[in-house]
Amino acid sequence: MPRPRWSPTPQQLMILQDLYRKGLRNPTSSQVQKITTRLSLYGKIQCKNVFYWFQNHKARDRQKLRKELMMLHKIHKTTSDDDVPHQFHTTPNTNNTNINLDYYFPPSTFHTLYPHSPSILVHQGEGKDTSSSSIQMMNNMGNVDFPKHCVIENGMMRTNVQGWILMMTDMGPNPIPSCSNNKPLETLELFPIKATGIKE
Amino acid sequence: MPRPRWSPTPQQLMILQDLYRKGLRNPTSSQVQKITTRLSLYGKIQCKNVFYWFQNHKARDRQKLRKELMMLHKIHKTTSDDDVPHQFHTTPNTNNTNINLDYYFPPSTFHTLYPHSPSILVHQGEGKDTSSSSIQMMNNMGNVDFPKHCVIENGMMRTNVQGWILMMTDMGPNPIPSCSNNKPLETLELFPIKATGIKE
DNA sequence: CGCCTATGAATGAAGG
DNA sequence: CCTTCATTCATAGGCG
Repeated sequence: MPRPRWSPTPQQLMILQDLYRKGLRNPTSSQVQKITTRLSLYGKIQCKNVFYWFQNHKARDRQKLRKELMMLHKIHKTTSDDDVPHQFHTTPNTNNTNINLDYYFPPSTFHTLYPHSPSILVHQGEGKDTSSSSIQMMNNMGNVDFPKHCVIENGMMRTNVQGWILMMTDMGPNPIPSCSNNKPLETLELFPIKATGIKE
Repeated sequence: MPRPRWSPTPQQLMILQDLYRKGLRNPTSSQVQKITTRLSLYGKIQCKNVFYWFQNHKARDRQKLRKELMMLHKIHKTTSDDDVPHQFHTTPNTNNTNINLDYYFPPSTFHTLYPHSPSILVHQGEGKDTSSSSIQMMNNMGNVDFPKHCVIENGMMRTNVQGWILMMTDMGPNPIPSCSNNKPLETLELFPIKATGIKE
């Protein structure tokens, strides 16, 4: 019966990878259509397959890069596993509950691992501890929350991607209006304003 | 060359299972790291191993339950014996020792187990609601091919993503010059008639 | 040994 | 974009 889910043929994959290698990341819809048309020569395929492929590939590619970058930081910081002091005081917000691994995994003793039931930690709900994880996130943290590589103007943001207008409806605190430089924000991001991300 | 895949040591496995039993399903990145660090005491291990372990364990736990439930339905229906699109030849092992999916957790831990809870998805400086866009009903004409969250209207397509609205204007050459964000590659010819010597 | 199952790893497809 | 789920690929280990 029909394949429940698309799987790229070697030919298709090669083309996709080549496009990606050439720099294509967020294909416009017309680009997606063109690609789809082209790839359909090598097997059944839909636009959404192409769309998702780029999305996933980019995400997982970036994850890899972040991982590597973090490794460098790791070397620089030397064991940042227990650099977070327990912040049990000042915890008014009970929304953000978690299994406290600091507690679950005390620095040295194994005995204390199983003394109680669920080890719960309530910590401040600021930042973006969304209590979720993914392979894309699992190797990094300390990311700043606000948009990257984007320009804001008139309370809206957009890029000049051909055929697409990217508007930001979720305005963050960033008031930066400039839009003339090429990649200024990237350097800023290397130094997060606030050391968030690391929780617990 | 083929790097042998990770296999948990008994110690590691026990800890993982215990965490799972305690309700941990989608560990955050920092949780994954802590776990990894802890487990590394008992053998070589990487973050992704921990991540995949939880993903797989959860998925297969759920999968098993799903099959069982379906079995019950099967008994109840008796008609078409081939309406099941999956591979079900592997159902002998009913050694479901402790698949208590009806975990009961102290109220304070609930959100950890069900990360979809929106209360903990706090973004800094967030104020707008992106879903307020009035264009919802999909007038899906031709391009049913695209992902669902893409809505087409007036010859434009937009897709709602968190905090952003991506509008696609399929209008030939880009008339919008300002705010060059230096993303030239987005506009490259996808399938040039003649081999272009690498641009960009 | 070859088959089979359990499970680590990967990725397509969505949801938010 | 980020996170999660479902499905599939790949392989180590158990069995006849």
